[in-house]
Amino acid sequence: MSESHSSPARERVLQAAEGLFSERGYNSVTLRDIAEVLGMRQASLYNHAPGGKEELFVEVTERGLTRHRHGIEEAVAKVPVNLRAQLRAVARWLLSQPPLDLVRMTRSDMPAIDPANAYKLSRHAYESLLYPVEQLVQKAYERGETRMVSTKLFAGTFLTAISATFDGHQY
Amino acid sequence: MSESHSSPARERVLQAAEGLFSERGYNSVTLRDIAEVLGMRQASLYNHAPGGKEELFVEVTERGLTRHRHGIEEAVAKVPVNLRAQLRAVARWLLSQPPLDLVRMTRSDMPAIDPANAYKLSRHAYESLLYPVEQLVQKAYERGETRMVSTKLFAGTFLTAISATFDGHQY
DNA sequence: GTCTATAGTCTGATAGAC
DNA sequence: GTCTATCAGACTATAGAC
Repeated sequence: MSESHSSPARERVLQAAEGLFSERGYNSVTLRDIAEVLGMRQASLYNHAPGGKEELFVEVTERGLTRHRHGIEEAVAKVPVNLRAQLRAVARWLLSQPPLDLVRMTRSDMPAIDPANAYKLSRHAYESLLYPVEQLVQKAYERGETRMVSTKLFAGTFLTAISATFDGHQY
Repeated sequence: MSESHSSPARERVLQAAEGLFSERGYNSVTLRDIAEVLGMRQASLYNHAPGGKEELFVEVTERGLTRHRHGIEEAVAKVPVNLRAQLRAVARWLLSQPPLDLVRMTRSDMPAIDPANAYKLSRHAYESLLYPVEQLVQKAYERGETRMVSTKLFAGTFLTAISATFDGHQY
């Protein structure tokens, strides 16, 4: 387990790291990139993240996943018990957050880190994102609202599609 | 422009490179990774890809995009003039190919390469993937089949969602 | 066309001054 | 808590033997 008491300075480091990692992925972000955003030198990061790059990545990724879990729960709670309304609420939440790329995480980030960390993060991503969406669909099916078959497939494509509302239109 | 005459050996290199790059992205694949798949040494790759890593990445990415353009055209041509059938055909084609990750390409791969190459590839991706799907939706709208508004948004989320049919279920 | 060897660069991480 | 300095390792790329 890592540092629990967050100084404001440490908090800035975590936010900068999360922004860059979630945008470009583990291998495409260097500690110098993060330090540059903060206007400090790479070595200074070790005061706030003594565990180094991988531990920093794991920590901010877990933080982000936990935040998503709560954000989704609250967003759904504020809305009528209706699949379309619930999915809209989840989409709104996701779009209000730093970009999420489950596909890149699975295919590119996870293979680059320690397998034990990869397992932990994958599991966390399932519990915080995929499972909650699956449950919405499953419950809607039980209410007779939908004829959906594969809740797993739907949750994956839904989350991916939403998070990909595609900033990239500079063609 | 790069080599046009493809020896069988060169073709093996291109296929190995495309497989790895499309799976993990530009920064997460080293020339040693590619060489290892082929059972050769990193330096030997330069016989078949004298331009180095970035030129190799650009070349195989363009090849893949061109192949997608033709694959989509042919898949759509074999199917009734009907949006649902056409999209199903596109989805089938995409799922038969090496994984495509437009989001990772835009956010992670493009910033890592020469801006001129990034522009060229982004443009190519639009012409080969996004535009064709946009056109399908646009034509369907003109036939009165759908009430869709933003064809651009739909094309992006559709392509991303399909390509993300999520191998990653090892939770 | 493959190899070994190596130059030059970048990256993560550590040590120590202030 | 930030800096400079530095190291070891990995990377791309080149040179040259076979």
